[in-house]
Amino acid sequence: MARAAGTKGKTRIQQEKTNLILDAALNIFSTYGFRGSTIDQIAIEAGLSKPNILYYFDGKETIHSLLLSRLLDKWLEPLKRMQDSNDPVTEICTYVTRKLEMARDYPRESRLFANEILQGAPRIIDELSGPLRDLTQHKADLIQTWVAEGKIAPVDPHHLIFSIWSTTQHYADFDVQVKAVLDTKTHDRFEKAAQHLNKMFRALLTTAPNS
Amino acid sequence: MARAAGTKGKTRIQQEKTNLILDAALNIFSTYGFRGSTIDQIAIEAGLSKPNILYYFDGKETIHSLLLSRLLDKWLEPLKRMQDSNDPVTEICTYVTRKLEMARDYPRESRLFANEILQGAPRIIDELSGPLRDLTQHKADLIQTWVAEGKIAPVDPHHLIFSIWSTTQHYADFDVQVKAVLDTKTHDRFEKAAQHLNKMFRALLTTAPNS
DNA sequence: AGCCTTCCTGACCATTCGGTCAAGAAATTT
DNA sequence: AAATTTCTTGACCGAATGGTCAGGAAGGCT
Repeated sequence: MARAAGTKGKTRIQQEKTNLILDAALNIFSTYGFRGSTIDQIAIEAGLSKPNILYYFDGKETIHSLLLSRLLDKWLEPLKRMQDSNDPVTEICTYVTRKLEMARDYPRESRLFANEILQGAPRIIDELSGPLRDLTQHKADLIQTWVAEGKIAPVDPHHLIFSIWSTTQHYADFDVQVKAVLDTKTHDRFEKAAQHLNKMFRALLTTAPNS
Repeated sequence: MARAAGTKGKTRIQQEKTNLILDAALNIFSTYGFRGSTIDQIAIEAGLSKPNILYYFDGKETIHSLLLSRLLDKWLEPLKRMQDSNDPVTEICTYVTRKLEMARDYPRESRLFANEILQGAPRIIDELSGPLRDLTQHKADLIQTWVAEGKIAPVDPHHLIFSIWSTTQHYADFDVQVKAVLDTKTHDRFEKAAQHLNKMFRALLTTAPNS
């Protein structure tokens, strides 16, 4: 049983239904976490019956894993795009901006990821220790050369990257809190955040080396 | 049934057992989230039987709520301690340091909180919109006066606070990822983080106003 | 020791949840 | 339009889970 192995389910109906299910599952999983979500919830969200969900996917675990693996590609793309440049400060700030835009445009993905990490990353620990670690190390090396060449202020590359991840994803993962604290002035929170983060990282990267 | 209303359960046994249960529950809830945790798990973690847990607490929900409400006091304390000073930059950096120390020393509390926020803060949204919002507004006003007096560089107070929360809590909530990325050099991650964050926020707050 | 209160647990219950299956309804192909 | 494949679902199952309860064990007090 259970059709639709790859993204390309053959028939039209398979395409439509798998997309429908994955979208509904993303809504549910990102809101309630893996254990907190039920197939029934996903079925209702998708407007299908539970056995119909199970007709297209082997089980709850399979849907979740598929969402996670799809996510990682999209998630790492902005970091991959950060490359050597004559203006490293702008290069890094562009990365910050792109990451913030992802938090704004793909909050569900951000929360799905956060949920998984928070609970020990049982399903993607290998991805973290492998591809993510390698990519991060590679970009950390790049940042280190910028420091060595005096193009940016001395900074710990890894912790700089952590700061970028945490500050930007905060606006997706902790959105409820952000909105509660900002109260009425929430409409332009992403613009304000962009300005603030740009200022912060620019300040960090252009400070005189004697701090 | 169900003894132990307040923190001060009368008898010795009540004191010991409620503390034992709450500690075990914090372990479980912070790791698996509310829905992902079972009373059985908590019972095993505490070395007690399930009915024994239910003897001291009305139910799963009650334990979780109690942990959350206790948490908030401790959580806001560092921010409360930030007050007017002749050296606002150091005052803010001290807050950053304290917050990072809390992430290091109380990662379970941080993750419990993060889990709750991530899933829409259903149980503490009132706390966020009330006390948390008020306190944050109060401290934002304080920061604003420092800006107006030219004691620190112009900065959006709310988003500054968000940056402090996100960067520091990242080392608790995303610890698995941090360790996976840093691989072998994880032993001094909190010292390195402290240095990095101190440098970053100091740079932000001492930058010339023309950025 | 005897009495009373507190503490503890095995057995049990109702509900929820992930998942199966047989059989019928739609599509698609021939 | 008949045959074949794909799609859909009501009914069902076993396991897990939150919670209850009666009765017994342990602790404390006089």
